[in-house]
Amino acid sequence: MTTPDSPDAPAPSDFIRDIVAADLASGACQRVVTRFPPEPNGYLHIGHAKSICLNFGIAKEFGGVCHLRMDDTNPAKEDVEYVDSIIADVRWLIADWADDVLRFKEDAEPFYASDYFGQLYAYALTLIHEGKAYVCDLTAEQTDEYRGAPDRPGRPSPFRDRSVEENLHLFHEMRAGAFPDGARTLRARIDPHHPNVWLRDPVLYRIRHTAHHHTGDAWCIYPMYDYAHCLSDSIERITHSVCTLEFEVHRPLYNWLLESLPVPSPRPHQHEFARLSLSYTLMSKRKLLALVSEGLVAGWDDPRMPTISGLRRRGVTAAALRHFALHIGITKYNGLTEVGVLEHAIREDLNTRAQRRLGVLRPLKVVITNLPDGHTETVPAANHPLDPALGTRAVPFSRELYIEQDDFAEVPPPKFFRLKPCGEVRLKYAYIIKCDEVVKNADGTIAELRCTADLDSKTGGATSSRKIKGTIHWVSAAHALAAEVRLYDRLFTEAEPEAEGRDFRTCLNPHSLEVLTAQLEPALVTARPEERFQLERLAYLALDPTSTPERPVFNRVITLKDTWAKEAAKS
RNA sequence: UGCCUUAUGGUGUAACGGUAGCACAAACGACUCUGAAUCGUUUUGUCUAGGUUCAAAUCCUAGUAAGGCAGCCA
Repeated sequence: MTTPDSPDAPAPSDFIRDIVAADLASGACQRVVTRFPPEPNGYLHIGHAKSICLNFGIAKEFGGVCHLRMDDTNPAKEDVEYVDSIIADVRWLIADWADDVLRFKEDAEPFYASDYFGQLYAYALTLIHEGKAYVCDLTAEQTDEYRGAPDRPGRPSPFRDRSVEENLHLFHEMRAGAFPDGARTLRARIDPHHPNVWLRDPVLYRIRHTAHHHTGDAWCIYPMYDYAHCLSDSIERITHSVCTLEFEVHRPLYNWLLESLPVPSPRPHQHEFARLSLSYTLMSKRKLLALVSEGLVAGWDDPRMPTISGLRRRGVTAAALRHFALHIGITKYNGLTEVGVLEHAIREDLNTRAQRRLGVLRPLKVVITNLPDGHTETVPAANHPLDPALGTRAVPFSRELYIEQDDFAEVPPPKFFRLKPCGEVRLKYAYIIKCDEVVKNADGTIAELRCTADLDSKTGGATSSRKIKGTIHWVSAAHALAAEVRLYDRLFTEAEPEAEGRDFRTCLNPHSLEVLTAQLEPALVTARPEERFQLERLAYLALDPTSTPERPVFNRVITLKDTWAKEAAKS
């Protein structure tokens, strides 16, 4: 690897970092503590990566820490499988960048909101004592009905004025398992008529006789997000609780709870930013789950998925993802980021990181007729044009070669400067060849090209400096390593797969995966999983985890930019 | 006829009352043993209408448009 991880550049300022800086300057907080609080009900995706980079980045830049916390208050949806994948993804993303500010509990476990159930229960008792919460017997449907709608005021629950004693008694009974699921709830007593629906006596606890992945059978009542989240933040002494825009209308509730309870001071504050939307990409956990469960992709880590595990398997590095996250900025504007920005970040990272190799995706046989049968030699090839210190390797060259089908045209289009009948082209690191004859099969397809080489034109040779417009890649047929290469492309054909009420299933890209057997230079046999390679003139490759020495499998991370394809498309 | 939020080139962002800048994309050119990379040049922008001010993308008012909010999900 050439220039390894250049240190991640400092993030440009944004409105949240401005708030943090101001709070530190004013003494509103001494040391910044942020948190990344995923619910373990799915795999993390690139939108989460934005949030991770923000929260860990703030902690790092301001000398604080960031907690990884499972926001696990709904046992019906959560699972340890997700907990494990989340931990792995976060560790991978921040490795060698912010692992020094990642805070776990003492036992190297993440924080869990469910660890606070006891304390949350005690806080609920306090609320009841102060007349700020009550047990409500309304069914879910009735609760909806009483709550009204955004443009329609609510009505008070008939149970809103129960005595403190009765509420205490009923809440104890709820906790003891005296009632079936859904029979009762604990609700905050705020204002049934409030213009913000989240303040119309929101539900704090519901009854669920369901085992929890982390607390087992200890509880049959579970706190709601709004109740658990602000108090978990407080318990962990979070200073800045950063979340996405849809929680904006919940902030008054977040504040109400913290101001209604005897929590330590200073208390945490919530700040919201716009979630990431990427063109040609679906981002919601539900939709990603649908892709997986309907078999539209091969799994959560399918290299076409925008999940962190999918991007990792595809061959995208953590540094590239971080660089992307840094570049897109943090605002309150709900925009659509072009996927090209991600692709640029990936190429920029791989360009410095990946050693160069030769390989042919769609082989076309070439015979060098002025070389004797069985002729074999090796030519030196640079491992990295940007870093000569990486040296060269010996690439076998022989009389029979493969070149790329796209690099020959019997009837060349305008501005085509690759190989054509009677035309010359340079074989990278080797000779200049001239195409003398096109041999065809019975069906008219091209069987092979017969060419002559200018034997003095090798690097350093007498005619090596001849100006030849085209240079193409090649591989020696006898020495080539046959390997499976998986060509990935965008999953959708529409920039906004769900625009105008469209079902995303109707715009799946049928060519999002193409598997072919490529002929690669033999040096690629020793490829290791953490390595990345550039197939010169084609693409960046990474070894797939399913690869074996007997059956090498490479994933195309991304193509090189292809100006010629654009030019060719014009005509 | 509710509440909250947002609006700067094609896209994403910066400018904190004083020169509208950056990145991606696009176009053109140089260089090139990768039609890559690199380098250079260029195109395109403050939602609308009023107001305050010597001066407004920025402050005020009104409008328009977009997003979010009516789970015992998070």
